[in-house]
Amino acid sequence: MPFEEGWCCRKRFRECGLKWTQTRQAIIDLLHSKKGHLSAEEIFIEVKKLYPGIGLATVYRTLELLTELGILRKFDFKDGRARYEFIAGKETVEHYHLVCRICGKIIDYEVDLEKQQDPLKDLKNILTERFNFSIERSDIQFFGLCDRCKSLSQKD
Amino acid sequence: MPFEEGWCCRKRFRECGLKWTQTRQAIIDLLHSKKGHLSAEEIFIEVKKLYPGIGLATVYRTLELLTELGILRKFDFKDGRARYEFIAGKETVEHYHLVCRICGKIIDYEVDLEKQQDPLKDLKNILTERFNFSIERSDIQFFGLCDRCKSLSQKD
DNA sequence: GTCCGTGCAAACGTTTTGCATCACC
DNA sequence: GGTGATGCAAAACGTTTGCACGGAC
Repeated sequence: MPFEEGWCCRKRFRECGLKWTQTRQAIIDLLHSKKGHLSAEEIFIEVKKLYPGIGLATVYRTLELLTELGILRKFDFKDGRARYEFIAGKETVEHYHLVCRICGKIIDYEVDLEKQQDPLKDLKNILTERFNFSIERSDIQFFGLCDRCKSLSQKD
Repeated sequence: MPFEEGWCCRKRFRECGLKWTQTRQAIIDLLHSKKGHLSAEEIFIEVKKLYPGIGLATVYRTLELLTELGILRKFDFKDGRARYEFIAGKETVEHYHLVCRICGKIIDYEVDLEKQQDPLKDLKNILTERFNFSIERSDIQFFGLCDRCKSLSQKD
């Protein structure tokens, strides 16, 4: 069993009038088990190992579909390609990224707004009141130097 | 005089061994006066009115150069094209964007960290300590509904 | 059997690059 | 005059789309 198959949405698909297919499940399984930030190409290569016939277009179409369904989320780390993460069941979780500008390493930091206090509460309140803008989603990245690259650069 | 010509970096260019050219100055002037979030294509069209001979490649090369020099900053609002803003002289200013998911309107909110308190201070401290990560730059966008689109959608 | 999903290839839009020419220094 | 900047065209890149076939229901 190549991927952990813990997360099934066959029922959900049926309810939406969508067909459950092996490629769709394979993409979900991959992202659910990897918990990484994979690009379409990386997903394509990985799923191809199981289903050699799969096409890149199917991967893109599936990723778009799953993003619309709220199962995945699309991120942009400014390297010219979109990245996808499994987010279903984490609707109350806000997700920040630390991106190292040297090695590209991505560190995740999650805050569950149901359990923890929202670190951006004050800022969001200011923005909501000032502009009468309803914030639905935050997209927050911090760029800088990771632990390792910082100590390496200090040696020079 | 089509663009406000208040910001000159001829000297700065010389110091870096770069040549000062009319197209470069025109792009700087445009972004300095417009204060918007212009794409390369939009900049190209605008500068073409003054210098009809300019090529799109030059615009891209100039934008990259000015971004490296810290005169401009490149933003991504997820519409498939990069946008540029003039930021020179605003090194202590943090800049948040509110992007309306319906009309695409972009609202700017600036915080001068020298004069005002950093709204993200606590979060940044947590991240810095926890991961020993040096934050150099924040990239913060909020997506949602602007005032106008909110009231329009409530009528339906 | 009926659709929806798929693979393939071609198209797309933005951005980058190669190269000969041009203009700043 | 030398070197970096430019314009043009072509290429590159990630992504999307058209179309005929195949598989889920």
